[in-house]
Amino acid sequence: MRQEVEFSDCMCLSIRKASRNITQAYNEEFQGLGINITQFSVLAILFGSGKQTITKVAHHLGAERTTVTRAIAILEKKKLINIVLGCDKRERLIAISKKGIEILDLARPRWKSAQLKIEHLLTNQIDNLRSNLGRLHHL
Amino acid sequence: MRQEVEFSDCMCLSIRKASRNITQAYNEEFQGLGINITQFSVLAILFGSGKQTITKVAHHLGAERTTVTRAIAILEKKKLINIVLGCDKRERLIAISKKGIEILDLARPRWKSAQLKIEHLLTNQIDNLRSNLGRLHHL
DNA sequence: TAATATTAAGTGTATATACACATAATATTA
DNA sequence: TAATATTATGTGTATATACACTTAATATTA
Repeated sequence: MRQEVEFSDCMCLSIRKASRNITQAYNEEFQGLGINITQFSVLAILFGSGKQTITKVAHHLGAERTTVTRAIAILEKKKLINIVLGCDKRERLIAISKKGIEILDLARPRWKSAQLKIEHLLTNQIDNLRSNLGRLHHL
Repeated sequence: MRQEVEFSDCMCLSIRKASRNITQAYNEEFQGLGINITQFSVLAILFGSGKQTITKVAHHLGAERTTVTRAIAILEKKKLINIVLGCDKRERLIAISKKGIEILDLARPRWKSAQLKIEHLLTNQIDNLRSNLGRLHHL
């Protein structure tokens, strides 16, 4: 009998499904707030690490630069960030705006709530999971 | 001192990053094949579970129906599936085509290779991880 | 049977993601 | 300094994702 491929165990399928589910869980907490978890992530990084280039934000997020470029455009439209040219004229320096900080303040408890839900669901396994997800950066 | 929010531990950020990394790892294995891991998933389900509606494919994948609708359109353009109307005229029944089966055969070892890479990276933890990702369906 | 509810699916829109390519500014080197 | 390489960014395109809304077909019920 030939070797069967166990497609049902596909790690890619599993993690993408989980990623969609988790993203939706966070976004449900963010209902009516005017931002989603993606936008929250960017604002949180700008708040925590200060004014910086798009490339650096992308590094912080572990995301593709051009993905962040599009996210930044959305945040700019919402007036949640300020953008200024750097001394190096190639750079655009992104900073969280006053309005951005206000929304971030409103969003934090919602983020915390979503985070706790996930952690409760993964009781006792959360550190292992984090560690496992962390290892995947080396791919 | 006030309670700090540990944004760096955001599970949503972690899993989405991991999801992107894993997806890219699979897609690298699929280089030059003409399909990506998403398309492979759909073909594998059609091959394994036979002709079925878009809604059922979506359930199998744990994905949003309209997401699958767009994926089906891509597979149709590539002639990797056949679509026929059901007796119930609302339904469109999707089946993998001859060409689809051929590509699926070529893709399987590549999928397996990517799968093994991930599993090696997660040695001893793979079952825990799977179990954890599985729990997230309840969100 | 006629009215109503449910179901299967598509479309519009917004955002997320990736990659190829282009451009301008800066840095390096011959 | 002039030529070349590198860097920061944007844009085009394709696909992935989610949600609201629409339509057509079928099922249910009054």
